[in-house]
Amino acid sequence: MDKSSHPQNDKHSVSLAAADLRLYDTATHQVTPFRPIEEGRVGIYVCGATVQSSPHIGHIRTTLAFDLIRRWLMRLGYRVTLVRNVTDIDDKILDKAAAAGQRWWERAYIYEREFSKAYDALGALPPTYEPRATGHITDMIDLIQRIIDRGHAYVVPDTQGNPSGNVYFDVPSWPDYGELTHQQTGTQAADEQAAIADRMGPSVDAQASGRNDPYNPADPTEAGKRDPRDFALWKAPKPTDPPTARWKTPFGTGRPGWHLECSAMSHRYLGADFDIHGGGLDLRFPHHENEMAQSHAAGWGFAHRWMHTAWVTQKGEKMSKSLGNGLLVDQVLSRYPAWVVRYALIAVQYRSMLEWSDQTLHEAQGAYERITNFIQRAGQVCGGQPERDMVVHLDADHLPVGFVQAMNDDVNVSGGLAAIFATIRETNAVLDSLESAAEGSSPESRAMARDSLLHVRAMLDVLGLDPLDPQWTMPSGQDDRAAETLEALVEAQLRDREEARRAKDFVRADGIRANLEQAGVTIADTATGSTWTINR
RNA sequence: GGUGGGUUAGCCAAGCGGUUAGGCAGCGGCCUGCAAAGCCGUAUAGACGAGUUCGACUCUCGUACCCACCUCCA
Repeated sequence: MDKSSHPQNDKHSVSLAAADLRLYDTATHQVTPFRPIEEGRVGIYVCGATVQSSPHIGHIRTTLAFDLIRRWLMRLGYRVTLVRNVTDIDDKILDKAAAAGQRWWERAYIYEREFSKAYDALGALPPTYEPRATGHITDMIDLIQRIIDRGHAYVVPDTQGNPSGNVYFDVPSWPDYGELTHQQTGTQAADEQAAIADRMGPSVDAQASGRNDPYNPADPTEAGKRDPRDFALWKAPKPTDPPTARWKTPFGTGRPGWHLECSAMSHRYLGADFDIHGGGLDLRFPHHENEMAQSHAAGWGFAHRWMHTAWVTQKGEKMSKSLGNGLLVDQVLSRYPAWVVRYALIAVQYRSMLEWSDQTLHEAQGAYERITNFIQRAGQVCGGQPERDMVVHLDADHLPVGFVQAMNDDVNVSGGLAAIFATIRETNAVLDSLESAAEGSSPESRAMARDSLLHVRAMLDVLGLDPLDPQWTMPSGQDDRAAETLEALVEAQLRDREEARRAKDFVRADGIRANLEQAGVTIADTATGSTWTINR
């Protein structure tokens, strides 16, 4: 990392709790203490989307998992640099764009925007940098040259003996290959075994696409590979590749290999060594194994820790496009508020499979109501909400211990939520007593409730779920004046109902309540008066 | 076949070698004009077999079943 651009003289302090953070590392299969390379700073590279079609909730789960890790690191006092790339050129984009009559960059940009919209809607903080593969061709060329110079890659010549555009990583030259996943592939024995596995039972994806998958063709350009395990750093164009998808390089004309992109971009923004490399579980092999090999072969330390997120499943099986269409982000968001969807997607630790069903959403909806009821009630009893600034800046050392311990234990969200609900339950009991007690009779209890309210909102904010975060309270397109009008109308109804209740005219009172309910406004009577919320 | 992950009550999901996880749903109370919200109490666990131990859901070994990666994949 370029130290000159990161002056160390700022008085930014890391919390004491940061010393107890433990995270899993895919490479060692262990949860180990986290120590950043550079004191007070953390660099994270997460593999982003290949923007070839619309995002589904599985994509977003991974994004939110790393958003959570990032938010916790920030709460611990770290300055976090999070890089999430966009793969905006690859076989599928080229082929699907051609099939749809689009230019390939047009298609890539359409879906890049869809992903961005989904990330924003679900409250993922924008990455520090969001590089596109096509913007880093020169970095890739430099990296390839570096690997060639070190004797770990080779250019395949064409029939005239000129560079063909195909450059492969020379796996046999790199004895450490396999250090991330220990998978053997491409060897004769492994090929035979894979063939056996194929016969025994193809995967869902394989069933869906069949053996003639146009996006996974048997690649004729692979001639010239010296070893079956060798993988492409740079690819000669296929005859169908448009002229705009070809770049001239010293190794011939072509386009980047997928694995190489991430090695080049992570180095550009995070340097030769960085703290965490993340992505979905399916990227471990071959993508991350290959990244690791080529970056190490380039002489870089590369990622010091690997973290991978598990699947969103339905009935126990990995979500994929072939399973149905109810899982696109847009479709889920048309049925449930974004807060609820975010909750559902982060309520389980990132390494656990997340079973997605109506009950998942139903429970998340229930959590929303319990949490917002508490926040509203506590605010009412305590004479107002804490400033959002206080919520955001309450550091980890001032959060409830159970929450901190859970989050420090490899981001155990379930434990963190348990701590939140425990605080809510305890404080609700205090609120019960405060509401029934005489005014000003329990200053200690009131102070306790006020602290708890702040704690609950701060813990929720770590999860990106403070309901009073402008992210959730100011949905795009909401009209302030319409809201004022609505408030005036509802308040008038409530005054009528209160009058009826005093007169013991419960038929009229309940009628007003029923009408409001039908209009989507739920009434709750408390000791201090009736409150209302809009239920969507 | 290789490499990993998993199996906890009706459902989702944690920690822990002996002492309440938490949530949803259920049951019984309290509160309330009635609701809602909230609080209190409460039942149902640890795939199967063996071993270690005073004691195992938690450690060890084995068995069964499930899932994923090994091909583009979050």
